[in-house]
Amino acid sequence: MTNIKKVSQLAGVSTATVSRTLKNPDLVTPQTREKVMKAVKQAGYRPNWLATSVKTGKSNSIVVLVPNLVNPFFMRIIEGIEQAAQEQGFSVLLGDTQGKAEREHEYASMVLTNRADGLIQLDHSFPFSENDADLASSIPMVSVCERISGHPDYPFIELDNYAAGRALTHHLIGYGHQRFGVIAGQLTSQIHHDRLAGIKSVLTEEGISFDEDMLVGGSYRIETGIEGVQQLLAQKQPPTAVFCFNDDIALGAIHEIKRHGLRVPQDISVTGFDNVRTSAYMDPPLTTVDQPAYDMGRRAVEVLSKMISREPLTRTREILPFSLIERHSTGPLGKD
Amino acid sequence: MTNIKKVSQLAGVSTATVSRTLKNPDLVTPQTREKVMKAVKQAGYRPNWLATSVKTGKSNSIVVLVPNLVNPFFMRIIEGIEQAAQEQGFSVLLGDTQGKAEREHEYASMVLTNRADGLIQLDHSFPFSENDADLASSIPMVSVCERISGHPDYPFIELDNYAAGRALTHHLIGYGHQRFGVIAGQLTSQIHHDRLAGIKSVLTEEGISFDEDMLVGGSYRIETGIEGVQQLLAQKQPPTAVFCFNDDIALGAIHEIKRHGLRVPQDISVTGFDNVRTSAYMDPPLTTVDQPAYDMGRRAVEVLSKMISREPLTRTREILPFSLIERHSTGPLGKD
DNA sequence: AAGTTAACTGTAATCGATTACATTTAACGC
DNA sequence: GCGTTAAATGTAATCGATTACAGTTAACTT
Repeated sequence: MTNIKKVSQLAGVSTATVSRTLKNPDLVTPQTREKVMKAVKQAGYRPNWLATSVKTGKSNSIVVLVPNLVNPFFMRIIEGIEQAAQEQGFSVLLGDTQGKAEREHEYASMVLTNRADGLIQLDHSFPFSENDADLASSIPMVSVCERISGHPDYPFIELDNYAAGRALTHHLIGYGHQRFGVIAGQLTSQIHHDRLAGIKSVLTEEGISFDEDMLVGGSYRIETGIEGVQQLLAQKQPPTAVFCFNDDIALGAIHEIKRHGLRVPQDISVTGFDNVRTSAYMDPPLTTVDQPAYDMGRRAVEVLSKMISREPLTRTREILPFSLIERHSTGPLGKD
Repeated sequence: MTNIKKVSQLAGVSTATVSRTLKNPDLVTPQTREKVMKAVKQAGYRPNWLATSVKTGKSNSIVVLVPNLVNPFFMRIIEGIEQAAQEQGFSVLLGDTQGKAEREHEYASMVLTNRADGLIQLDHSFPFSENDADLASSIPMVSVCERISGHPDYPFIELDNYAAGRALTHHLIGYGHQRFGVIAGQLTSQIHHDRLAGIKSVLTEEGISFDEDMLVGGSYRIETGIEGVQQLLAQKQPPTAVFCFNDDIALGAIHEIKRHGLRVPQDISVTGFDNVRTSAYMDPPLTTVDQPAYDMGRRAVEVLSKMISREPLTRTREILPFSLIERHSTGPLGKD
């Protein structure tokens, strides 16, 4: 269509001058600048981004691998990513992996084909496969909310899940609870281990035992909360307080507890994780751990951006602070 | 790094042969094919996507303009878009507009600079500005869930909002309701007009009057539901049934109604719109209109894909069917 | 006024592919 | 065995920019 050549002819200058006028106006005299700009306007010229990119070797795009788009927590992170990326001149390619390694792999290879300059991983199942183990070190990538065990050089942004587990436990013990249940998401993930370890550490300190039967779950879905409660209530000694490892699980759990004719928190206390925007409007409003999702996204882009431009990183791992949001899904037992 | 030239040297053939082997294997003999593939593997060669794109003039990307990422309904649409795009070989660029015209404009211009081949609009504030009025016709774009008034040639995928409004109204009238309130989202949008017109048409048919004071709202947020209920309850004759124009508003509305010590649905019935995944687990479970969000996303890509490849469209406007999901946030008045 | 230098602009190579066209090789018919 | 045709491969132009290098012009020095 309208390419730089056409504009250069219209302005009566060389293509080099047009390019300079647009990218580095100081290099041309005001007169030619004006001439060129007039031609640009007249032709409705816009530089072809593909051509620029192929020449510079930078696509100025980053790809985000996310297991599930319909999760407000992830989306909040992505808002942060999007905003920061925009500010730094990157565009964001969406990679909905649906938790499938094959798709992760496909999206990750975008970096190898110059379609993207770097990658942000919100999923946790990297390395994608055995023979890609070297990928992690060769392409710019950052993991958010999940560090990758066995990949020591791989930067990540995450929460202090261990401390959050401890805080939640202290909170519930403060209400006098002694029997705890856990409904977890992905059991193989690092955050799961950290949170559970945090919980157990406090229980040990307080001399409270934790039966492994009290740990159920398997995915971060509402249905997991429902099934989890069913399993926990089927125990001989059901828990009086249940840790849910995200707010969706908590929503399902509370729903199912109420369906059993029990009350939250008078019969069972429930905690969530993430503090999604609906959690304050649940019935009862959910006690949960707030993660600074938006900032996590922003930080990830900042780190990734540095990796892409090969600037040295001051630190490759960042643990962000959480805050415990105490609402009304937790409380002392039995108190009407 | 490893470009096609290096591979061609390694294999002892020309770059043309390498290109053909990868793109059109039938054009080379099995022997050379083997030679080339071996060199490709050995060099770890992957074609530079930017170079391919600049040559073919196709970026194989589409950009999606979405006003708000933390909205499960939009995200469900985007899941459909992502899935269909992937199948058709497109990648999805995320354009979080935050409802700002300036950002919409910026993202839309990606199509003009060959960064994307087409655009899917989930927002409704197109045309972006006066002098871009011609944009709509010159670049491939599709609107989902909102048709653009005054742009007759602009394809869209949407719901039969008018009929949905009617269905909801019949449902509530069936429970004996006579005084209705509406908490709407964006008041200037076309879907708002359609839904409202549907509601009013039934009311007129049934001889029920609708006071414009009963229409409140302004945005698709939980807080709108809260404020909306406050305004409606402040009326001399508060409504006994409230239409909320999305599920988030309904969540806020129910929360606020309960906070006033009133019960849903015994004192006030509430309906939502969209059927987001949490709506079944609200307390009470929400009566709402299911939109086939995933399919809407898929259809949008199919239409856009045809526009991009300049195939003729069989029809430019598509009205998808809804279904009324009757749950427990609606019911007869007073019945305990 | 001639020489030196700086500022500006143009020419052409380049990025990494694809592909029209030219050339070589093989296959086949008679 | 030679001509015709088809198949395979190579050469080089091309996509639309950017930029090293060269060339031109202007400005300044003495």
